[in-house]
Amino acid sequence: MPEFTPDFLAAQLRAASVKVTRPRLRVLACLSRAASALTHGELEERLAEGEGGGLDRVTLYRVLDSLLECGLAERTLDARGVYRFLLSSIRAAHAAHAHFHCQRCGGITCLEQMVAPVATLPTGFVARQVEIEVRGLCVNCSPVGGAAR
Amino acid sequence: MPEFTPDFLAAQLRAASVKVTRPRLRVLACLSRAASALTHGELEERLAEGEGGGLDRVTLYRVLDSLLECGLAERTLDARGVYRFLLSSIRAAHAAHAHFHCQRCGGITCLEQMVAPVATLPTGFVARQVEIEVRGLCVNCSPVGGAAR
DNA sequence: GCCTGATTGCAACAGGGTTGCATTTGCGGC
DNA sequence: GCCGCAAATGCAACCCTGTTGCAATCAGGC
Repeated sequence: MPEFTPDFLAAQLRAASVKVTRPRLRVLACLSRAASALTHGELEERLAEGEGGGLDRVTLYRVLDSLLECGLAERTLDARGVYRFLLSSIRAAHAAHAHFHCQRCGGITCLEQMVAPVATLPTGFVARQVEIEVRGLCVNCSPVGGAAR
Repeated sequence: MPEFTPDFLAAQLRAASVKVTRPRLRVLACLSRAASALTHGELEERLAEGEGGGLDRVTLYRVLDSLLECGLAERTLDARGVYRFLLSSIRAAHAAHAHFHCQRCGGITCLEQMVAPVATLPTGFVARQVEIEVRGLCVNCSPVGGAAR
């Protein structure tokens, strides 16, 4: 896990040939502090609370676009069809294994022991990610597991 | 594969304790003819072309809701975050293998040869579905594959 | 310190999906 | 076959997520 000092973040931006701007630093810092992938809305909220005040909606989208484009961040869809953003360095640690999506509470659990198989694709197709999603009920929500209802 | 005559479809609705209405029959028929999961927009188009004329946008959403609720249909998210609807009976045939989600056009392609592994879960967890999603660009959207741009 | 292209902020828009409400319709009971 | 009522339909209006156009501002190479 790298150090997420402002200087480190600025260096990351420079290394990615992207201009170092205050909004980008703030978004990076926010993402680096997040425990999990955040939606645009969640980021907007957190930025509004932090010092420096709110960030324009559209600017936030474009900052995120630039982070995606330079490879520092990635996005996935959550169960509602909303994009969630996270740092590539964090995501990398989750790429190899499967995830359990609880259909009741929406929680996500890592299944480290379930590893993604190699994709076998028809010619012309290009794979970027392979994701195994197991859906069902987690410990807390299954009648077997514990606190049902 | 069951017979998709109007009578059969009506019987399915009755069996699911749902009123038999013209919109529901038309939507069911359309879904039963579809080769793959359709978006709301695609369904709307097809219904507008068929005899009986267009169906109200909202009505279509509510018809789909009722089909979801009674278990006749299911929905999944495509790579763009748009819902795609399909008959449960058809979906069952796709449960075992992986699917390719094109990140550009949202299209879904079956990867029959990629089979879902058995889920190994922590105790207390209950699995209902295991889904392997390969994301990337399909033949039509990848620069390698064909009609790029 | 200056210049220029990239970035920001604002306004307006687009698509997918939902809600409220009046009207119509399926269908069980008579 | 007719009646009544809950369920379903259609229309209008709305919300949320994400995008586009454009003028003003700023980063950073010179």
